[in-house]
Amino acid sequence: MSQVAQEAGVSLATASRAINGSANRTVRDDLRERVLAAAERLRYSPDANAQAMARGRTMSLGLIVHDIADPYFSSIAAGVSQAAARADLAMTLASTQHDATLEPRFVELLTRQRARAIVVAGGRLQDDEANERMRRALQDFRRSGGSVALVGQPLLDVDTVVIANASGSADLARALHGRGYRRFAVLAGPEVHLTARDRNAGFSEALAQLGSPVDPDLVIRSAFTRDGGYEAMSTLLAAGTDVECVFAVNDVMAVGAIAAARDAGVRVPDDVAVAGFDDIVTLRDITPALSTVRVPLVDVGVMATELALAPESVEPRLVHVDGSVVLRESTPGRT
Amino acid sequence: MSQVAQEAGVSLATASRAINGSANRTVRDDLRERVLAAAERLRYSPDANAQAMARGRTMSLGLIVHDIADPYFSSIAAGVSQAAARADLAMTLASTQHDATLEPRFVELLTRQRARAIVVAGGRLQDDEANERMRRALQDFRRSGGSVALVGQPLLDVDTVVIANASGSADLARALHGRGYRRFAVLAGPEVHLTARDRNAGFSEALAQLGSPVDPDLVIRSAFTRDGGYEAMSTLLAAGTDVECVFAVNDVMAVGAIAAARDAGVRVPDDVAVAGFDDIVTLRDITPALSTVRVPLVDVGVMATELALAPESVEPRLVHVDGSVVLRESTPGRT
DNA sequence: TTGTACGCGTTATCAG
DNA sequence: CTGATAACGCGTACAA
Repeated sequence: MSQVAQEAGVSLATASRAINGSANRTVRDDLRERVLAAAERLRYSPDANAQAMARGRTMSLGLIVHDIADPYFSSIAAGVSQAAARADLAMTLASTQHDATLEPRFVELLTRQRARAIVVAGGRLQDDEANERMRRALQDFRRSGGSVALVGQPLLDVDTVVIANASGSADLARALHGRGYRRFAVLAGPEVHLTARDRNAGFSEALAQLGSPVDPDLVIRSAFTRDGGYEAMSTLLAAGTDVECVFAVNDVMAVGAIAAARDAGVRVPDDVAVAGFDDIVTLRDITPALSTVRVPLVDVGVMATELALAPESVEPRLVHVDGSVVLRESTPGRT
Repeated sequence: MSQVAQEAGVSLATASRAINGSANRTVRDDLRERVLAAAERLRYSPDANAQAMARGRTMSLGLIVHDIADPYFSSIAAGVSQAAARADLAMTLASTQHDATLEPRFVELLTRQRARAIVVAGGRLQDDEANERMRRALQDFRRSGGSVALVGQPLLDVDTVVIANASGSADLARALHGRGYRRFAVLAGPEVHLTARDRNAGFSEALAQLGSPVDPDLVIRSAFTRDGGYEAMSTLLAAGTDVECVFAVNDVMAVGAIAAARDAGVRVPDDVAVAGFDDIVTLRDITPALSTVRVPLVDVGVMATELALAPESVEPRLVHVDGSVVLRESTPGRT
């Protein structure tokens, strides 16, 4: 930049003000033009790191997800990316590949980068030690001047977008009950996974209230993934129990479950109905069309980003996002 | 950091060397321990921006994609993320939302950030002006010390991972021909989209060589998206032509096409067969299972990253990645 | 092995 | 409105 100043015949200060503006200083038009022309000629590119240091704040935002290849997270990432761009922030993306110990590590990384804000997506686990480590890492980040928003369970004392997992699956349960289903099974995901747990609990409790409690033997645990769904469904079918409707705690698992049914020669929905959760866009065209609970994931990403970027508040804020039941062919009405 | 030095009773230089190592300087063990303890006590966190400035290089890598919510790109992003993490680099993700004018903008952003390297994913368009702008932006970035790798067509004078689109779809054409199909239609995507064009061309040329040329009227143009596939298939079906097999130039379009067929009361594959390209993981469980050309997208992301990070070469390097035909139920053998 | 002092590129303060 | 100069936090020649 000193070269630019020299080329334009002005001081560094003036060049700086001409190029990157300044609070209430202004530059005479002819000088500004000269500087800009010189910058263009020299292909000058301001150094964001130096600006960050001088200004004391960066223009970047961090996003931490479990797995960016998972459509759930990539949808949220799309929302975050969009909102970040609108706020003129670059997005640093960290994907933990489901390794929870990496989460606080990434928070530390973003702390070193002096990111403006961090958005953490992905449900918490029931692991007090891990949560505590994460809480501390986030607190250190905030102490260093950054702000934070979470998508998931409001456990870490920060602003959180809370998806109504329990009430969404309760709504789904009632809708399915309304279609005449009585004997349910649940592909419940991992015991320690709080999102999975909330969805399972909401579903089961609603059914219990309706007088059709889920047989505990028909609550199958497995991974929160497509393969987990496949495996759990296989287990269920192998047991040979007579089930009318299977609820998988997310769409990806539901898809795995449908695949398992097909491979076992069991027809969906004729022999067994299947429902999921999330309404993943990429999966809207599967056959049979999947009944599910729609969660506006892109909006969730946007909201989380806006929450993180909003002026600090003393009390952690909570934003609740409801899901809406979408019934499709995978759970036809029983006649 | 000066506080840490003071707390430990050493100079700034010693503190720096103790904390972040140094080329061939070493620090006495007891001093190092004192410094590290002081750093811990004061919750010291090195400022990556300041380090970047002092060292003259950052620890971050940029990735530019068209749409992070698209499984094609999120798979590549997963690979890039993984390779970047292995190289101890943070990943800055930019999603253009299909706005080509944003691409060079993001390159400029990453230039300002002084990113080590940039990976650009997403096929080029036939738009000389846009390509030229992008080429210039990338050259400026390289002149500023960064390296670049592209996924797509080798048009921008930089290292490129080239996906064998033409030969992959030619292989697919031959395989489908071998299964007895003769009357084909192609959902060809946008005319200016080079990836779409290569796939269409490879497919059509192979068929022509086999003596079953595709009727030009049955090459339908539409967007490179699910909705584009739906629309093109609807058009095709409305025309009422008798087609045995439809090739959509990507899986997402193929899924749209299958949906359109279903909505039109046309059965897949009984009435018409459908094939795609990419073998998107999330779509492996759709019904009927989709015949396609498998592209190892995660690996492509890894390779592009490694290419970008490899020592500079004068000549742009090209890495070719082949796809492999996967025939499934959507294109059964004709008896 | 340790400490001193300068430079990295920019903004902000303060004096002209 | 403009210019000189001191920060910002760190790495590293150079000197001790």
